[in-house]
Amino acid sequence: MALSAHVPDLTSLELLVTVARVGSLGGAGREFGLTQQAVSARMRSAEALVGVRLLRRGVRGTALTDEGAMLVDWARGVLAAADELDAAITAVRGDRDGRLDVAASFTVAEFLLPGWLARLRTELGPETGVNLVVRNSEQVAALVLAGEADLGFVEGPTLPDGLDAVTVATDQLVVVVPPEHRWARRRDAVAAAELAGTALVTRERGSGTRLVLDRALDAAAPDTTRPTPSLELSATTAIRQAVLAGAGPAVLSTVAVQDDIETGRLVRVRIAGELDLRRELRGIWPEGPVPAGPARSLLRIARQRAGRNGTARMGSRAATA
Amino acid sequence: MALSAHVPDLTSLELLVTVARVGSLGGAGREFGLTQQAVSARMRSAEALVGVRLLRRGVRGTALTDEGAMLVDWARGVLAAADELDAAITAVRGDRDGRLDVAASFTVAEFLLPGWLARLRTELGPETGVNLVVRNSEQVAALVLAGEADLGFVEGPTLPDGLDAVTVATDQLVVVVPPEHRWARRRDAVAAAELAGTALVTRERGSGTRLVLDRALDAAAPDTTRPTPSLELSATTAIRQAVLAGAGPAVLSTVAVQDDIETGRLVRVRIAGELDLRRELRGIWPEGPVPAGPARSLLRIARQRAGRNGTARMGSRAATA
DNA sequence: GCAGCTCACAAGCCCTGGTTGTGGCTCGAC
DNA sequence: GTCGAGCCACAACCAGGGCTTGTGAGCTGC
Repeated sequence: MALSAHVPDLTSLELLVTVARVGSLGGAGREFGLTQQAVSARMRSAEALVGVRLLRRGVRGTALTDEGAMLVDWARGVLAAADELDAAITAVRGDRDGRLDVAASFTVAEFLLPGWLARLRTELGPETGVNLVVRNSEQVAALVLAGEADLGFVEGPTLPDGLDAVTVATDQLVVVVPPEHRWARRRDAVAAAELAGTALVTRERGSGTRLVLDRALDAAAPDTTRPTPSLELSATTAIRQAVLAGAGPAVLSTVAVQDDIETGRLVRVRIAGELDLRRELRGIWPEGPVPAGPARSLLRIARQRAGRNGTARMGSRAATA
Repeated sequence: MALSAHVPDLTSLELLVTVARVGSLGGAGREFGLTQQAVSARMRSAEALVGVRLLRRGVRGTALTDEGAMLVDWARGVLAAADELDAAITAVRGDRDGRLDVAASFTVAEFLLPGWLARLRTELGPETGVNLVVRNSEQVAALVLAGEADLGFVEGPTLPDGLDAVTVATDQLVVVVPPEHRWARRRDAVAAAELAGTALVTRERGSGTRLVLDRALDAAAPDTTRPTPSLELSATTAIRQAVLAGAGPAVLSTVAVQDDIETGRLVRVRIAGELDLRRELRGIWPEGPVPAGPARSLLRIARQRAGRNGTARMGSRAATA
């Protein structure tokens, strides 16, 4: 990471995009509740920061230079990500007495939901209050059953009675180790029984990830005694870091480690035999008709986007360590 | 767009991610060249901004809360985008006497190259100076031929002699109009001849987009007299905005307008008959062996990522107008 | 020629975000 | 038990960024 000192802050980027759209500094300022002078100064310092002339100031207004046009497009990408973050924050705050209460498992909340929420917001307008609660799949199901959430998103094969569900995406779990681990060098696949007999870093019981893992191992290596996990953590990120620190192999969602695999910080271990580590991400609601209103919109968005954008977006996430 | 006031600035996000990784405020501060107090204050104000407790401060260090873990993941997405922007800025600055001179067409530069450059940088380290020049396809080819660029990226079917090329991705052009346009309401497809006979907002001659369009129309409707374009602009963004403002239909890359189509700001018009508006995005270099060194790395990255990430990333771009 | 729009320059003010200095707390070593 | 080394928080101080208001200059069009 370590952003160089040439990247303007979010406000300046937003302002730049607005100037590009409106076509004048003063006009952009008016939209932002700023004076023309303030905008002018900000743009000037942004240009100084970037080191390239971005705007062609004329007496008729201000237009982008070629480089400016490029930058604006790139900036839009940053702002889009920030917008997702914003949607997520608003949901987590849950201040505006939200009409829509959503509960989601960690995996969904971490990697998919922000995009859905951002989209929901552009569709329904910013007034649509969404309250988001993040729990493991089991607890999410309980919340929806208890009526404390209108809509839930869970992973894993089982569901308590009293819930209806629709699959919104499919996720794949993979086994990863740090490059120093002996499995990283193996050219042959690791046997399912060997994996089953190894102490792993895992999510806690009750999480969808853990359940899928346990079932797959039970099915593929029923005779192997499973050791106790070397660590049980409740956050994907924490597991990822424990693995990076050498705590042992872990089984994680592809989307969570894709970038680490690409950059070589983690190595994906092939497993012999048919170990089914796919799992479905599902939207759930109390038994009965598909919910109406914003809940229905969110469900639709989830189904539309999950397949197309879900995993792909993750690929563009940058390095951390 | 219009980011709400709950989003911390990039530095705070970066700091938050670092705190999460390092596990202590002071430790993160050391990495940043800041005092523990400064980090503490920043995190406190970030929490106030977000409205949610993000960190669990203990005497042994500082760990993330559940909400914090979510936010950090989302923040990573923002930082990844910022990192791409950063890579692009560095390339456009072209200050550090770059060993690698790249020329790219607008389409490639706008939508694909930042990701490639960011990736290149994580692979080769930040010292790899890249100089980026953005021109239309014709000019890019000329630059590479003249030896002024080591590597070029162009779209469109033709190439001057003396260049070798490899296809890195395929792009699709689409016809778009604003929702008010009469074509937007048509349920039947527009005939190729009708499109050919309509004044469009287009890129200038010499651009790959324009060339593909002209050829496709000539092939599909050879007898139709083509009117002069209603506008000729050199930037995709400018065309997009002209169309939004009602200047007429335009033919643009899918990736450039995908989000507008999703949100309904623009409507995609179906064209009858076989109008082939696909085009290949190609990496080019002076005739001879595939270039070595960083140029080779960039080519590889482009081929790896283009198919997978290229268009998908665009889908997550947020609204503008 | 004036109204209306554009942008730029200058002076002043406030508050953000950094610093140093200090203190409280807990853990681990001796 | 005591001391040192971490960790964090609170307080006072200082500099500079970023905003405002006030002003001027240039082009366009009625």
